[in-house]
Amino acid sequence: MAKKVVPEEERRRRRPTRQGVVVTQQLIVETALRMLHEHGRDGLTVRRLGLALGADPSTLYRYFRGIDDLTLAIADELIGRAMRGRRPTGQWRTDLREIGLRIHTAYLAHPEAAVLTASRVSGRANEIAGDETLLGVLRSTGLPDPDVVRIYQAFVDQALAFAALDAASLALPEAARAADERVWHATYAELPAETHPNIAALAPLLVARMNDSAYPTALEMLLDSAEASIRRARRGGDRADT
Amino acid sequence: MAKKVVPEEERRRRRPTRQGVVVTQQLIVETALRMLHEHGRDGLTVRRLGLALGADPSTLYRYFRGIDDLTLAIADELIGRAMRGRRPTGQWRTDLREIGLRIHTAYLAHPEAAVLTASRVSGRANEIAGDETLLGVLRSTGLPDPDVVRIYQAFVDQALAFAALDAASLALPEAARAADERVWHATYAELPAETHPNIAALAPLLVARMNDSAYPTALEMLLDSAEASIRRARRGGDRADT
DNA sequence: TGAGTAAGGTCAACGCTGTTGGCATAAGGT
DNA sequence: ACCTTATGCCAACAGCGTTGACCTTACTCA
Repeated sequence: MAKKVVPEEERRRRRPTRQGVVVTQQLIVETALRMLHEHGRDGLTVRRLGLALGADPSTLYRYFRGIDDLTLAIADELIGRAMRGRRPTGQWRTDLREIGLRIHTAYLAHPEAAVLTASRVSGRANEIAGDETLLGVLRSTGLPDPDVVRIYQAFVDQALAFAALDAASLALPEAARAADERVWHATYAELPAETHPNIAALAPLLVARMNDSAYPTALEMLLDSAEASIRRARRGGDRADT
Repeated sequence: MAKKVVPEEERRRRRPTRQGVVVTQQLIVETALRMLHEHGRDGLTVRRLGLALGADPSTLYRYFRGIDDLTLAIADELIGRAMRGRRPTGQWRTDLREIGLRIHTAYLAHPEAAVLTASRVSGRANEIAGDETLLGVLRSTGLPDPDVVRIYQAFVDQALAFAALDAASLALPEAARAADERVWHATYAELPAETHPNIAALAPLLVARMNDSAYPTALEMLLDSAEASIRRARRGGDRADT
């Protein structure tokens, strides 16, 4: 078997599989995303990937070191899709808001993949480009470097954290997702006011909001805070923080 | 095999296993937490759980419907540990801050378990009690119910989202965690200023902050926003939002 | 005190999984 | 046209969650 994976750029021989498919890293990643979509979070298996690809399962190991390596490639693909087609306005707040919402949207479009990848550092092209862009937007505000880094970190972690949390609910196996939702109607909505007065009083409102993400609100709050820091920096010169 | 799991309260016969262990749901949950700690996120297996418990693997199915049911029990245990020993001050902001940080801390103490459970709704005792407490704190501020629910949701989701994200990094298999960390030093810190000026300029600051959680900052921002809403509610009567 | 019941522990088996070593084949540089 | 070797394929391994049947023994009730 393969001692080493040949990098995509150095591949010369493109030998089709028995079923006539010419395999590439990109094709594997796209197939993996589709399988996660169709079969759920646990539905990405090497054997099924081979089947869907029209190749032997072990072929994967000619293109990735293993499942974890494939996972990092998927992570980078998600970031790439989030940033692709972006239209920067030059207004930092508008641009940051759009990036945050784009990340959230792109991840929720592939919830099973999002769960697998949100906490990973791929170090691949799309991730690096995204970070460079983000840091550029923040630096353009004139913030001192330590503040840029602080806000950058909060922004990225918040976007990824909410994306992962919201995706995790969507990505649950159907049985578990239905069970979790049933808890709201069967358990929370039925608690008696004597023992749980607060839940009982708010149950209808809680159930109604249940499926909405809190990310847009949290994002706006972060941008407010950033704006305050930027005002402070522009006014006070080298005063950095309170 | 068992057609149905007997609820813990109704258990009468406590028959020890061949190795003399008297099994309970609580014992299984504690053992599962310990195994996750010792063997990593993928280290909780039914067979290993049986071994650690001193019982046949299939014994689990006498106490839980399956791995997913056990997962929900673990989720509730984490919430219970987060809230246990809390000392309410009666000051809403202080109390909310403490609850948020306690959740974050309790989850990070068991990162592998946190990843499995952060997005689940257990509907069990500790979770319900925690929600009742939180809603009580928020209602004590005099906020109108819709604002209570809105802030409650943002607060809980943000706490769980950051807990899950931060836990996910800690819970990675050692090889993956080391690889992700190496990316920062080997990839980001080495990018040339010509192609990636922003990353190159900030690399030392980025690497230094790499291991710190952004949650405390985000939490304080959420509390700021809540405080503003409360002020507005107390002043304006029935004016709810901007 | 003794008998009957069924809770609960154990065993063996099923069809999955990721991964690997060895082998066959054909692509592409010369 | 040849030769090298990249690349696809096959078979096998250990370990996974789960299940059905079986057996043992704690508890109930007379």
